[in-house]
Amino acid sequence: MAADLKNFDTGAPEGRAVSEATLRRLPLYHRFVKELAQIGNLVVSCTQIGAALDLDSTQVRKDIEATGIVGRPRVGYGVPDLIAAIERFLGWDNATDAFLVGAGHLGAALLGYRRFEECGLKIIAAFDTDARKAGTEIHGKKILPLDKLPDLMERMKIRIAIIAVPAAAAQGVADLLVDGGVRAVWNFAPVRLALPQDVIVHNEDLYCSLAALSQKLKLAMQAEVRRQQQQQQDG
Amino acid sequence: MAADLKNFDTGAPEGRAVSEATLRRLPLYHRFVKELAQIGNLVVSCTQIGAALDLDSTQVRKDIEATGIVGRPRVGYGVPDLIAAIERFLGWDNATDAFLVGAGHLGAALLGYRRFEECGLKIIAAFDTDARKAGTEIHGKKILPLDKLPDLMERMKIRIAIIAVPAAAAQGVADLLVDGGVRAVWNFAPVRLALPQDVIVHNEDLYCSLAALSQKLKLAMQAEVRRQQQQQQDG
DNA sequence: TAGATTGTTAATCGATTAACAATC
DNA sequence: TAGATTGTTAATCGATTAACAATC
Repeated sequence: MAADLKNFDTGAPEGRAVSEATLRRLPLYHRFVKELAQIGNLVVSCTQIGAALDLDSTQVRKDIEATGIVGRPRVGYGVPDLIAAIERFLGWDNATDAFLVGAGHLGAALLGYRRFEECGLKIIAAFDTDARKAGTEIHGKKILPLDKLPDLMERMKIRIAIIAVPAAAAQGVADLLVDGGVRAVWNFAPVRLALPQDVIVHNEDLYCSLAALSQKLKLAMQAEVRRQQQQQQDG
Repeated sequence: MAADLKNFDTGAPEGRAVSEATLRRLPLYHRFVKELAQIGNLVVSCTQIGAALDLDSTQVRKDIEATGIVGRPRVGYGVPDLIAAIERFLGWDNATDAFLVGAGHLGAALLGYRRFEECGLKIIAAFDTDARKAGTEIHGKKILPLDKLPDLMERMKIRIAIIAVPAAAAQGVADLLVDGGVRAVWNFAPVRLALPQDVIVHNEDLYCSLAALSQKLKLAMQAEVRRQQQQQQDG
């Protein structure tokens, strides 16, 4: 059991907790710097990253600092070093096996994100209650009946799971996953799951995202109306 | 043109900008309170909402305050009033017609979110470059060839669009949408789009979300290893 | 009335931004 | 050297949390 976990212990000191905002920006830097690597750039500065992503360069530097990498004044960071540092910090340097539950359109879409494997997430199988789907494959990944999940989870020591089932089914799936010893859940169902405190959850609730967009659009439209009314008065 | 926009101008004073965090929590309250409405509850307090969603009741109150609703001490808020206040504040009270671009698995999944219409977003058509998809329907929504988008967008005065195409195609689609006069873009492609400043963008970048989950899992695993090593020393 | 809850103001906390020294 | 950039410390800003008066 301890041997099974040892590859998580890099011995490195970069285990500090860091703000969610920083964690969400690091993949942007990672992506941009990987593009630089492809065109052969060897170094990159925070100024450059900030300009490319329309972010303050000080913020970029603070974020990058969190990965523990040390740069060189006047030069910047080595491109391969920075890529490695971000990957190591995020835990993307060795992929964790994951199960996906729910092989509908959303589940199928998630199976199609090939880069997930480069980002520490290796989906090795998907599950669905629909017996007709069992045995088929999507994007080269096997779809299995849900009742095989408990046994397989135990045997394969799965620690991370993605829930892509309808809202009404999500809690039941979550319970199954908890029984199987899940440690982290990426939940795409629009419900708040009841889970033990030590299980990490990340909710991808599109209604919450939509709210932000909706309100901003509403404000913009109201402002536009006011502008037009002003013009009518003036004209 | 002005007449076309007038339903956005409610005349109400609830046009204040509010933090993204608040905007993302309001849909949770909305969902919970709608459930209460269904079982016939007439009033609800922040304490109750906070307990149900595992949030601080003061925070719930502050968020709800932003909607402009006035509650009654000792009682709480009227359930229908609160639902209406949240919907009005978010602009969910009258749905905006939207186009979806990209009818792959992800696009199909998004067409299946029936509740979007109750949340101010009415997807009226989807577009795809794949000629074989044109003319078909997914979840009752027509799939049209992408080259029809500019004309239709103009004619239907579409202001909001969802991008669900591969990363490489996203900027091209975005340009097309901007030409068509788009005001808000919900971008599911993992790229940062170059858009005019006055176009509202909301990026649903799963790699950014994954980073947060990955790092938390990594930290939890490291902590577990340390615990086990400690136990071995002790034992 | 007593007590729960809202509304509002103040305190705390943390993230972002600014300033500046160190370095190559 | 001059100047750009990192590393680090301080200032600012805003969100969360706490405190408390008002109210029914």
